[in-house]
Amino acid sequence: MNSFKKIPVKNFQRGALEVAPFLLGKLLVRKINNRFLVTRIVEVEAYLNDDPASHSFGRVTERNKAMYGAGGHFYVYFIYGNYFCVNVVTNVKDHGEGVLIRAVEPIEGMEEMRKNRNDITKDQDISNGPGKLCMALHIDKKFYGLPVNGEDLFIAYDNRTHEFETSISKRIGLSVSVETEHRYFIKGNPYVTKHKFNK
DNA sequence: CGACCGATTGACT
DNA sequence: GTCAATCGGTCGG
Repeated sequence: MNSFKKIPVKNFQRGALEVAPFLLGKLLVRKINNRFLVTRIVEVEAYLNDDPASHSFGRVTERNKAMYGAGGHFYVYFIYGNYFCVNVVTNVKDHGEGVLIRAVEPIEGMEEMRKNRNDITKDQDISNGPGKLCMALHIDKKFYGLPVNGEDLFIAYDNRTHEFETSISKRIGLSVSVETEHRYFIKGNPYVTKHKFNK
């Protein structure tokens, strides 16, 4: 698999609540040393501007300014002194919205991803979490603000046909309590983060 | 410039 | 199940 159909930036310039379920089942691909690490997105969360849980809430800062750029670019942030997480910015410029990619399923290059995860033994631990998948794919701040149809990290359509059922829930790990169900995941997929919210 | 804190993870009981 | 590590971003003084 190396003829990828990258998804144009324009597809992400609509509301985060539309983009989030759209991203499920799409491919997140990382090119390293001319080889491809291919994964399938299985869990995401939408963050809006008027949302107290969103990094874009309040005002534009040095960290969140990518969320206020045009949809179709990556917003990468560093958290808990250890981890990176990656989002897709949504809507047109100045909206301050995005979709966090919370979990992916390895499709190609799984053993290389496992090495990036310190040779962890259980397959699902390679990429069942926003910090874990960034480690597995070597995603860091160098992708901050870059377009989602770029060279070394991009999102593509999956050529194969996959039936799946989408579930929703409240979001995970928030320091503020929010009742809205803005988390979307592929029901039953083993790489979805384990949580009581799962249906 | 100092203090506080987090859209997490991994180690441990 | 619980809990602490860890440090850049953010904000207050």
